[in-house]
Amino acid sequence: MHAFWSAGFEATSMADLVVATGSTRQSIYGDFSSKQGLYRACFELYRKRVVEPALAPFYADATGLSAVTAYFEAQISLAESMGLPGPGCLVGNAMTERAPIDAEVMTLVEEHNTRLETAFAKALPEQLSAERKRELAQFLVVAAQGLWAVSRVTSSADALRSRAVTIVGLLERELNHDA
Amino acid sequence: MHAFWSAGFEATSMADLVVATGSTRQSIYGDFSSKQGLYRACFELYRKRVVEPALAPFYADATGLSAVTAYFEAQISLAESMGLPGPGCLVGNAMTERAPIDAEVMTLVEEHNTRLETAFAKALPEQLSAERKRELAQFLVVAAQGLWAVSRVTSSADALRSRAVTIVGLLERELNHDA
DNA sequence: CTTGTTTAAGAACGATCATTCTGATACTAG
DNA sequence: CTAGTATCAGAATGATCGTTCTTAAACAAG
Repeated sequence: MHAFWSAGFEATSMADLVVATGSTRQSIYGDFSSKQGLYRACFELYRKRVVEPALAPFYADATGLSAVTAYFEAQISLAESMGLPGPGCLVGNAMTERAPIDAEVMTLVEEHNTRLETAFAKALPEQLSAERKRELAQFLVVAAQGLWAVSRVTSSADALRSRAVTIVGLLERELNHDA
Repeated sequence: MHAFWSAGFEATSMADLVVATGSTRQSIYGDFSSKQGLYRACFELYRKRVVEPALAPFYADATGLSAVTAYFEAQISLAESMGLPGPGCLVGNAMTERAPIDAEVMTLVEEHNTRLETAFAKALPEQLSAERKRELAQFLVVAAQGLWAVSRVTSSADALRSRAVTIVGLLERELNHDA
């Protein structure tokens, strides 16, 4: 998963994957049928191991914008711990590299984006219209993907944090105005 | 350029490039030395042909936020005319695919992001502090890159337009508050 | 110990890749 | 017309890719 995450699908060879997994070609093909199959399995694993934990707070009660802040901070410090400029988000990378040529990955990415949007929407105040909540949640999805993209060419975690603060700050001002 | 733009570096073969350019292998190697060289030349061409025209309005006098709106609209309708889900932004794609393994591309991407940031800053009101202008311009860079990333898995131009409207709307509210 | 089955390691295969080489054709100069 | 140069399509090259095959070691059951 980490190999695909940092280098992408094309730039990761089966030889790399054998080394990275500590497994054998035979076992990999036995379990996943193909490189594509392994990639998709890694995609699912990423959702379970990285995305879901980051989204869990949104499903707790009455979170508010602090959950959004926490999400950004969690992902940024994860990137920091993996070394910047970093691997970004596996899903974001897939969006650029794999989705256009692998329909199943495209579907997985869409599901991910919907799930992310739903989570973000939960952090927004109840009194907003469903329509407005959707717009703002979609905005956060775009902002998040932009941030992971930028994280691939940024060496300072604080630079990313500053951008995250701006994003949440803009949202906060919007919500204060409505209130 | 279009071949690299839509499919990326790895997934575009020299055979594809010979067809796409209508040239010959010999000429390509003569003029650009390598696939990398051609890619970098395409990167520069993209900046000149696609990015610069989109940024020109920012360098006209007294533009304001309408220049930001125009920028998003120009890029979205370009994506629409090329077919959605589309190729996104060549620079954005490079950020994910090439920059981490080609230092020169990394430099070119950084230059591009700086240039984009500078342009956005020009559209912001003079009375803002330089610091605040920088933050907001950097935010717009992130938002733009996020939008192009999402455009690779989005089939509706209006979905992109709605997100662009939200982005500019948030910025507008911020500026009104400061005023 | 003997069989049969699963695992390990890596050789082999066919395809494709970027890059270079080969001749033949087209063109320019005088 | 002739000689020299540039341009052409495509074959050759060597490397690497994903995938499969071969062979032998490890292990289980009886």
